[in-house]
Amino acid sequence: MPKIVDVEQQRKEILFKCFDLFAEKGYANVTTRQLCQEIGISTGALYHYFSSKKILFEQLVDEISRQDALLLKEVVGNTLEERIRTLGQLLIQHEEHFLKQAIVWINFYQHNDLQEIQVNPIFQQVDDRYQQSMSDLLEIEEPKIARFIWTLINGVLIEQVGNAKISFADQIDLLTQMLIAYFAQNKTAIH
Amino acid sequence: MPKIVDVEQQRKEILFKCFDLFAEKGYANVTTRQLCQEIGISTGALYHYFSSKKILFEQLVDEISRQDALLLKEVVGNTLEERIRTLGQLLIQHEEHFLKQAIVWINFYQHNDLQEIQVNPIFQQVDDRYQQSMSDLLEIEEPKIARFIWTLINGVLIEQVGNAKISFADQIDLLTQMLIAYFAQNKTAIH
Amino acid sequence: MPKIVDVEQQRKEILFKCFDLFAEKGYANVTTRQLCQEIGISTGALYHYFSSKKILFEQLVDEISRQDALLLKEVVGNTLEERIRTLGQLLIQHEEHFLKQAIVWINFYQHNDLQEIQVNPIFQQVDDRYQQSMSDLLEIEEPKIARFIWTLINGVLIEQVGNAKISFADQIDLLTQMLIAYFAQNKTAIH
Amino acid sequence: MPKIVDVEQQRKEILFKCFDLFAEKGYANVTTRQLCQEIGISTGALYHYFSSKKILFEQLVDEISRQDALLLKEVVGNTLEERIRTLGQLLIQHEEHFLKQAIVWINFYQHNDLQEIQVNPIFQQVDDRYQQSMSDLLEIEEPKIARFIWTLINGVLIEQVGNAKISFADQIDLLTQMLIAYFAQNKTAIH
DNA sequence: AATGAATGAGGTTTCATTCAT
DNA sequence: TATGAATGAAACCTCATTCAT
Repeated sequence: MPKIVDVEQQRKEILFKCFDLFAEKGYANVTTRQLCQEIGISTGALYHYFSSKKILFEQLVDEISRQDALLLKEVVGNTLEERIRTLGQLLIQHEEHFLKQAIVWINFYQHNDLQEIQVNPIFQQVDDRYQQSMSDLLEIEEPKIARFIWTLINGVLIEQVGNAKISFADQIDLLTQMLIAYFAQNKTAIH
Repeated sequence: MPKIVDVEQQRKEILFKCFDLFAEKGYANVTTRQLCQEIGISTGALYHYFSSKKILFEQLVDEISRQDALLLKEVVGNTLEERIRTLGQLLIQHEEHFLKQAIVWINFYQHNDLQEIQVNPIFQQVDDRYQQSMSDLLEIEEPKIARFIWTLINGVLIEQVGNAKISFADQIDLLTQMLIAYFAQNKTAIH
Repeated sequence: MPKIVDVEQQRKEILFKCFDLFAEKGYANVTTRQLCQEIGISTGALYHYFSSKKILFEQLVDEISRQDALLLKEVVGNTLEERIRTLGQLLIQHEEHFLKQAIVWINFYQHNDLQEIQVNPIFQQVDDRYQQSMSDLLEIEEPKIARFIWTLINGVLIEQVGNAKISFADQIDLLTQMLIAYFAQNKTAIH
Repeated sequence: MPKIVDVEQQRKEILFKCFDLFAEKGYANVTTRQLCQEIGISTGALYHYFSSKKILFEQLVDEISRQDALLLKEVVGNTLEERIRTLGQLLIQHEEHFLKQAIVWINFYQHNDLQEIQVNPIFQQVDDRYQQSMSDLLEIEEPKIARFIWTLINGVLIEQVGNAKISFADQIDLLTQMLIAYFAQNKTAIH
């Protein structure tokens, strides 16, 4: 028998440690050596789990999006307005996490050639997962609207990344109000 | 004496050619060699005009933001609603340009260490310029709101980058409606 | 006690599977991991049987040369000419095997530092074995001649490796004729 | 104007220095770092001239084969027998060079996947060049025969590489005799 | 005897930048 | 001014081998 290691567990732990590093410095600015050093494994071990830095990164994005989907499931509420407010609170509560997610997501855009990204199945899958989460939690059937809301949230997140002029909470509050105002005027879109 | 004009002219032409390249492939994925080859100058010449790739990039972002400020000045209208609609039309009309601007802006985020960016004077300056443009054209005095709108626009732009699931025009339309709904409910913010 | 047989058996089976792999891709282009995967054993097991990739390789070359010696013993004939023709037929009959042997032999040359190979006892032993085979089967006492013939055969084999411009059979036929012509003129060398 | 360098000249000088190194240690056993150090250039410079180690190697093989073709042009003689003897003398005279060529040629076989080599245009070109040289200098019209002779010569060269049991001169002498004996019996093949 | 996760030195290659001309 | 050959640190990755289990 080999060394007793829960491979899947180890894989995820590496991923989570990378999440922090990539979010802090950016994918391109973290070398595999640094990665290994900070994680506390050898380069060989890293490549034992992930066949390339790029693959590791894709699996990271995938993993995080799954986590996010679970997190977002916590949003509940009887009315759309309530659910929007709860979503806002959730985002603020997990500000750090969602900020990191946004950075990593942007890194993902950047690293792949922009033509390449559109045919990347991981990208599509993750992208759909976020849209689905929004549809589910807000109970919005119109996919355009669900996607649009996630677009706006991402905009706010990205704005925060390099920029502390307005607090995240303030921007999310504004967004919440705006969404509520919009849906108040467009009852047909509401369930 | 007249040479100075040529130098400045040449500098800007290089910048504009780089704009396209960076927008297409991303800052990190374009080497100086490629850059020079596409532009049609030698590496030596490039370094004559710009002391480093990073400096070139910063000047590019600066230059584009100045252009954008001019473009955005074209937005006029008697009421806030009218101005918002005109802004939407302007963005759709210059879709390609604003998309490229968004990509380059994201590249800027990415390239700099995230701590570093907050102390980068060019970044601050450009960032303020966009906020100012929004304040001016929409005639919104509350800087938070002005900045917030630009944040949302950037969110929509970035969403478009690697992703053609909803057309830019559709997303901008939604944003326009949302903003109008919001301001209709918050008259105090309007002039 | 009976285990010893199994071990030896297993050792040889590994060797034969490696023969195919090395012949197909070349020693340097097959990693131990690939080797183990194709063979269906773990790296640990491989290192249980062979203390290094190099040792495995040497033992492979040794094993194959023993096999070849047995194969070549089948050549018989009353006259030198007859024996030469029979040798030619044997080579053509076992074309694939001898081709693989030639590739592996070349790999052996390549892998060792060229100075190192001359002091490698396995190399010397195998080399002598082929020479001896030629001496025996053709009943040529002059070692120079025996060795020379094997040299030419190897030349033909190697030529075949990456190159299908002339069929192996054609080249062996030519060689056969040439040898017969030569010995017809040099009766003293014949028995 | 750039540093004044005869690029083509420099390219060839690098190639010739590599020839010695590869012949001495084998392609796989020379690292690019070693290569650069021995040549006296930086890794960057090497990659300025050759886009990869493999490409460098292919161009080396190509260049050497061109050289060889020129060398082999020196063989002249009124009869086929005379030309064969002169060829033998030339080979012995340039023993070191042809040995190195043989090593490099074998390295070339080894480095490429064996399937790959058959579609490598450089390989085909070089291969044909040697065959053409043999056709030309011996004035043999039958391509099979010309190729076959080069095959045998290569066999002798390769035998020499790791193996000093018979001198090169002796083996070449034997080959010369054998060829003469063969052609004496097959007048139709002679011009 | 067997497993396969882990090691880490070292390989090839890249690329912003410099500098002789 | 302009050229492009040259630099070299550092990037990603490989792979024979080890060793805890």
